[in-house]
Amino acid sequence: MRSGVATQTAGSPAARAVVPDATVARLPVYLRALHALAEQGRASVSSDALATASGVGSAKLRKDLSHLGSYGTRGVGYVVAELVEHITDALGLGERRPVVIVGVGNLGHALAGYGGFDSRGFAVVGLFDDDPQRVGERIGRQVVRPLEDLDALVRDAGGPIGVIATPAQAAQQVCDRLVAAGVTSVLNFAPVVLRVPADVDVRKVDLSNELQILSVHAHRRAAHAPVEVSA
Amino acid sequence: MRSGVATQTAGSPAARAVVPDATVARLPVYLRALHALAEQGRASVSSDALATASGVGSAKLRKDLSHLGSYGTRGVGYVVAELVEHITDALGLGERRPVVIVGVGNLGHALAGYGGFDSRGFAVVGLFDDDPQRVGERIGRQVVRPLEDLDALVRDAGGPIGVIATPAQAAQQVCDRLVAAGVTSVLNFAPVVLRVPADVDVRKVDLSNELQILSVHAHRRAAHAPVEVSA
DNA sequence: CCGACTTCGTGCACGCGTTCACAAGCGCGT
DNA sequence: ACGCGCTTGTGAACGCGTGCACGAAGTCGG
Repeated sequence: MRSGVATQTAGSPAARAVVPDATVARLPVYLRALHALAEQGRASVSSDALATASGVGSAKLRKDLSHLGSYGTRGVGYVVAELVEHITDALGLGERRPVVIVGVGNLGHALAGYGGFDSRGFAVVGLFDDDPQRVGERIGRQVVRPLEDLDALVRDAGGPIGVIATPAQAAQQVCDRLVAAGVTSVLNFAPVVLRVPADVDVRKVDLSNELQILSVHAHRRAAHAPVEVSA
Repeated sequence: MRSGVATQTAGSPAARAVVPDATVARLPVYLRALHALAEQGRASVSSDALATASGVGSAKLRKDLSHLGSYGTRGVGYVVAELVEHITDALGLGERRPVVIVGVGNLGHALAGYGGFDSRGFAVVGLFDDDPQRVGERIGRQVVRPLEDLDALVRDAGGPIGVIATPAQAAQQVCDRLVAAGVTSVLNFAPVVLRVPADVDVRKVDLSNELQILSVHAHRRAAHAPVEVSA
């Protein structure tokens, strides 16, 4: 299936020309804050208010929004609904994006049952595991399938995002299989560095890494300032 | 996050004076690669080999390691065991660091059962949930406790790292409670921006955010290069 | 003992991202 | 209609991180 969406949104050609990665990484945060504001009934927001809600500086937020050809009104702020629309568009979430999850262990199970996907523009279209005991299990509105079905479903879904939640030892093999089937975006929870072709995008989430980074800061704090704050 | 206050000349040697945050974020990756090499029986590694295994450039790796003192041998490389020791030390993982997990839903359950903590220098010392039905449940070698016990255990553990795996609506409240009890490092899985005092360090892991970032790249790829070479 | 090879450590330049500060633009009250 | 205040959008300076390229240092073979 060829992507007809390429020229569909011709309304703002220069807008999506270049959006810095650092900005892209913050857009989801803004989007979430905007959704929260929308549910509170707010119709418009100032950059300062939105920045505070997102935990960033107001100048940074304005520059970020300017990168995607922002529609803000001077003297007033941003129209919430409008901004939601533009960010959603910039994120490529105009239509629901399919996701397949491989590995239905502890983490995969949690991911499959996580409600945040559906409400954020994603649709889990497949769960896979190579353990025959797990195949057939029903999680959410999906049934765990054997790895043999992976190729067909990936092609059928038209380039879904692949989520790897397998043990470390199986991750590379699963990744290769996903890539071979046509996946070009991978979210990896396994604690390994995946080797992929240059045209495949991988993001890694490693729980231990995050804890270790926190540990450094905690250690620094403890070393430099022996907790004798107040008595 | 008081990252700007890095100019302290404490009693510690110059080695741990200043380690850039970007470097700190990569140290766990190196450490994992080193552990893998150690298990393969490798006694020493060149920067190039370790860099490849870690998915970074060799120059970057050498510079990173230089920030925590030069412990490499020219013409040979780094002694694996020695480097593991130094990185572990730099990460403040000389002794096992306690972790408490609040929220034992899907994700919290997965985290509590995750074996990666124990093997990486962390010890889960407490699981908490405010759902009476969950209290008393046994996960791994811990039992789920009520939130009332949180203060006492946090003080007893001596400033553990707090992991928040609650629904979004409860996250801020739980965070406040952790901070009040003395926690200064928080790993947040809830999709909210936590408000904390300046001396508390928060890292956020948001599954939806990661997917949305991937979505952008996938969308760009689809828009720019519809790979349809066949006629 | 010496030369050649290997690999670390690092000075330097480049580019990206962040931050400040201000001019331009818009609405509102008078 | 007109100025006044508020907020956006952005130009410019700053700082950090990255990558290159090379000197320094240590090992191995002759």
